[in-house]
Amino acid sequence: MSLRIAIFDDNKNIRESITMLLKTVKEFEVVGSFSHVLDCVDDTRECHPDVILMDIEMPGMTGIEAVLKLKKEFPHIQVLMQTVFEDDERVFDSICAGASGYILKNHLNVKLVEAIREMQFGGSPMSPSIARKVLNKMQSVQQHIKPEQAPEYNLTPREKEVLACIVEGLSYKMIADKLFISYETVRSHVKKIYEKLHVASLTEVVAKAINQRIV
Amino acid sequence: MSLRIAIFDDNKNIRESITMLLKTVKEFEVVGSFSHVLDCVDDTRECHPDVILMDIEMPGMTGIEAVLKLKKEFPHIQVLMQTVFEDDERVFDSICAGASGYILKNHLNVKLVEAIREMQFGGSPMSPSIARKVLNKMQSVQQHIKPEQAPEYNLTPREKEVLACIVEGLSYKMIADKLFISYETVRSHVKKIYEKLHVASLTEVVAKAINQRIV
DNA sequence: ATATCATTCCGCCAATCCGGGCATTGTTCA
DNA sequence: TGAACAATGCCCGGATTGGCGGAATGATAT
Repeated sequence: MSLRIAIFDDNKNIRESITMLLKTVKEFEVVGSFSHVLDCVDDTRECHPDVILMDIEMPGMTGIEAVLKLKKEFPHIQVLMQTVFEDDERVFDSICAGASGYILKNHLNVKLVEAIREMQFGGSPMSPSIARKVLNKMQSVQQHIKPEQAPEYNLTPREKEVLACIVEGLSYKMIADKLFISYETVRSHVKKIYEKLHVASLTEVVAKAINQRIV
Repeated sequence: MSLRIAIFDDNKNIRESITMLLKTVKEFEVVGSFSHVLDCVDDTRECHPDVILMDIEMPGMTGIEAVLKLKKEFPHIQVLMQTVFEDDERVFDSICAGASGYILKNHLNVKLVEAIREMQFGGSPMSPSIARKVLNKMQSVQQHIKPEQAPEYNLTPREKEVLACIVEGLSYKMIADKLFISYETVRSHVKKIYEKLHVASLTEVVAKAINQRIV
């Protein structure tokens, strides 16, 4: 079975040379080639590609916005970003928009076919410098998220349930109804939670629970 | 100039076969080969490698902890993780620990030399499935960070102050003291906050404030 | 100059929460 | 076979919050 590929790039020469290149691979089929992304969703619906090659710099709408729209409409399609730029913003925005790969144009001829194959088999081809950027970003982002590693409060399952209800904003009475226990029992659990979290009011519980993701 | 490489892997056969493989490349030099990471910092200090190949599964200390220690001590050294596992936890933990690359062992022979070279030139070699995981993670993480653009509640400055106090867990009385206003005034502000946030209890206020970063 | 709104303040009553203590049942583990 | 603990339940009294309404000041805007 052949792999259907669509190309979005405002540079005609590039589109043609990519098409040439892809034609040398017999299981690849170029089913669309567009100079702008203004109608990308419609274009894509018509030629229903499996893979889209997307240039970042294009008139009217940027490739990043296009990816966002396309992935929303066709989540199964794999999008490979191609660009001459490698500034962090664009790279991360593309990734967040849903791109499955990101290669620099100077690697294009050499790596393109390989990259497409890799994507096809569940990979995410990235030019080396891009990959490095991504890893670095991951490291810094995680550091902001993780350090909140729960100091471990030894809450029992039931206590966690009650806690969850509290965070939702339920009153003791409502929690009692929801969990099919008495009001007093809820109170007992809450008292335990107070002890374990070293707090003394519902608001502190909620703040602590959310900030430390005990939720 | 040659590239100095150290290997950490509890499997002797693997260490030897990797060493063999690397010897076929003339600019590579294996300067250390260790079966455990208990003394990894000392070992590394002695053989001062440019690149470290690190197995994840090892007795005593996991490769992930080792990376953490090593990068703290020798931030310039590039660490390439090698593993048979590709469960998300380990992958992300390794990355956060400071690994510069992550390849699966079944790709080892074929890709190892290439991966080391890639790292040397500022890349971050990853096996395709790993790269995909990383991108997916980036996407989900960013989504949790970005979309929190406040739905805008038109809180006045004073109301925000009060809100901040509430989130800290202060009672009305404490807030009154802190802001040098009366208890009743605090209550008035809180009432307004309730209206504007469409909630009806302090716990909901705290939850909403934190989750939507109005704090 | 009139309206709007932020900020400050007051009172009342009902609802809810907090802190203390105590009791029962069942499970788990040493 | 006790000890420890989770889970359930109850009572009291005092503290705090929630919902209702009202009001004065000053700034800003129309």
